[in-house]
Amino acid sequence: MSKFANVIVDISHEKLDKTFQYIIPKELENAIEIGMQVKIPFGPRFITGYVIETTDEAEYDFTKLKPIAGVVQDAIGIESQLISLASWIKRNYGGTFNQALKTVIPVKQKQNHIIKKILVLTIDKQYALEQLSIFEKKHYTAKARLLKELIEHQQIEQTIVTRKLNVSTTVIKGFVENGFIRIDELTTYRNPVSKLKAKGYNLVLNEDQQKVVDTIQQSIIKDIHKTYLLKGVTGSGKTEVYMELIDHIIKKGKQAIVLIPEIALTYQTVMRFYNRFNDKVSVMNSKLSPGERYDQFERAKNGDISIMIGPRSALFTPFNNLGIIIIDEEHESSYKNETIPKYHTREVAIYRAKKNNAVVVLGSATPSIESYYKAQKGEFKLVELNKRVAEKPLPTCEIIDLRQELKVGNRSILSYKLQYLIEDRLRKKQQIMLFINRRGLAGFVSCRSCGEVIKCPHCDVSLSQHGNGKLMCHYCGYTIPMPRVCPSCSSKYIAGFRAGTQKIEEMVKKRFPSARVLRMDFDTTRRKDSYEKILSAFSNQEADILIGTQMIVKGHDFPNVTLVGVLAADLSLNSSDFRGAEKTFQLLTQAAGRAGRGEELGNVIIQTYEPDHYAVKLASQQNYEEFYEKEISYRNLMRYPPIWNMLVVMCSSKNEKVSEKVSESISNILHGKIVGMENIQIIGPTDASISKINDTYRKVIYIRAKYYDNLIFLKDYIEKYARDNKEFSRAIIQFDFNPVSGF
DNA sequence: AGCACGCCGACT
DNA sequence: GTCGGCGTGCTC
Repeated sequence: MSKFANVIVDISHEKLDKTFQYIIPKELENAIEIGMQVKIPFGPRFITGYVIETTDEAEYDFTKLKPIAGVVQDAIGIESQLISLASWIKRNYGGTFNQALKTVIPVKQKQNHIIKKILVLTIDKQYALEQLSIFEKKHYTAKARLLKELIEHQQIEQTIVTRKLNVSTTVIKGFVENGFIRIDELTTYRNPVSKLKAKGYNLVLNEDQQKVVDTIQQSIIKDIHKTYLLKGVTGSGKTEVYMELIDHIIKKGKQAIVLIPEIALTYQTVMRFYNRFNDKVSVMNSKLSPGERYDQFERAKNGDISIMIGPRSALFTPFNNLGIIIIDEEHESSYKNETIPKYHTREVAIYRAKKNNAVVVLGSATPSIESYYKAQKGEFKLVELNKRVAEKPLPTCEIIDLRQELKVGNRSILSYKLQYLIEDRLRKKQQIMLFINRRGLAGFVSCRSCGEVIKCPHCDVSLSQHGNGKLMCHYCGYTIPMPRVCPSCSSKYIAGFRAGTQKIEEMVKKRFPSARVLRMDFDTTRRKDSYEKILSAFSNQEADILIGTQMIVKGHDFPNVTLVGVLAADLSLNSSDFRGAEKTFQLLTQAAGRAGRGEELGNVIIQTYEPDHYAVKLASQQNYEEFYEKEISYRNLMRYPPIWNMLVVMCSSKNEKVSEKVSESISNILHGKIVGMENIQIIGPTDASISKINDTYRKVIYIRAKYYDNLIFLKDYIEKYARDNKEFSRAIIQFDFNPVSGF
């Protein structure tokens, strides 16, 4: 039993955004748990706070510590649940407590924007003027300032009073006591989907779907926590299954969270849920203002809604009787948080569900290797939907060897076969999607004379060519006009190398002048709603060809698309990323799934320099199981996740020497620490794959271990060491467990 | 956030 | 001197 408790004070103010330590009295020793609400002495008074951590050592001057006064009994509320979730996140993924708390309760710091305190004058003008003259006579300057303003405006926001008028709360309190003013609190709620009109629905599940529902139903009926992996080919009707399960959950008086990658969170998707569940549904996305987000969470807490749909962060919706968490497209890398704490949504969801006896359903056509591995081991239960709804056949898929194309003299980015098929589809008035992998295709600029590549002065990456003749850094936004001559050798033979989406658009337009072409990438979707606009334009057949990156292959149905071309399939294969093959396989499978969603049969062309790579080959055959077998044996051989676990320790500093020194000493400390430990391995330090971003130098150390707990142990040790040793304070140390990208 | 402390101008 | 407004800083 721990002796001390770290408590966060239950007041929403930035100044109090830290923990205070208290002694746990003997009689409460067994009662104190993380997340629990407690009564504590705070200065001269008593307030309530939340226990976020318990320790055995005092981290503060022991003589100044006070004991916890008592626990607030009925407080197993949602706040407590979320705080203990934050605690778990901190433990498993590193970072500070505040960082963990902020990811779980994004509400706290923004609260004052929503609850507006308004001071209203409650005495008549005559009396007010009398008082004003008294204050002025007595030189009560602050009181006079405030009263004068109130006479003029009748009511003023408290923040304006304290900031602009420079009147402290002491004065305001005095006014309230004298009965001069009243404080009104203003709260506003908005529902982002309320504008939509529900159309109703009619739905009959097919046999396969019903079977899946029945299986998962068993856990729902018994209220037992279990994780299901729903593997369903594209177009097999996973969403209908989700909705049926949610329906059961709601009928039990419980709530549901549906997680969807931001990129697939479109109007159509939301509408499907809205049609069925009406205003029980709410949606979150990154476009909501912090205030609107807060509103949505408030509504969830009050029981106004029962279903929350959204990306990653919707997982923390404060439902207090959560029954199911659905993670659609569970293999998506966006489920990994890219800022500290670098948690994985899937893992946190499973933990939260376990605490609530809730069911988790992971859905994907191409499950992550992690999840499928767990399903194989029996940790998850695998359920499958193998047939496309209405029994539509899968498209035929052909691999084109680009080396062969070059041999027969085709220097175009489009193979002869693809060109032929495009012509054919244009003639038939059917639509075409051309997909390129952005990675490595950003279109950097180099000199053909001396080979110089134009790089960002702040980051260790090359600049990319953008529209209107500019070069831009994708990491820090640094932009320069396209130089006319090589900055190194002054040669004028300087040009963009390889093709980005823009370049391909130009080439396609040149080759097929009559075709109407739409392009979708980072540039064209920057404006709000433009993403939906482009997709709906294409879906209304206002264009024949859609060219784009990743984003065009994620979950959109275009029935008239009968040809999908993948222009360079292997670009994500040759990165340092151990997940390269997995990502390639997933992307190709998804892209292929876009063809032939309507009446007509579809064709898929995959162009590649590595036609024999198993990821490319098996994706073209839509053979997930064999891909999994190959991939898992590779991971096993290399001791990569999910067989072993991996921790990346990144050490960064504006000063290159500091990052080198600190990473060296961390490595040394680690080596000392693992003596006698088995199944563990330390690699590095080395440069991160991007060794400099925004003038910050980045070094990494990789630790591979069979057991996750060993990695947590090492993380805790480094964190503690960094706190206790000044030499480390000049560098930033962060952790990434089982990374998904960019290390 | 809310409370005590202490500074400084105004007055018995 | 002392009374009281008003800003400041601290709370384990």
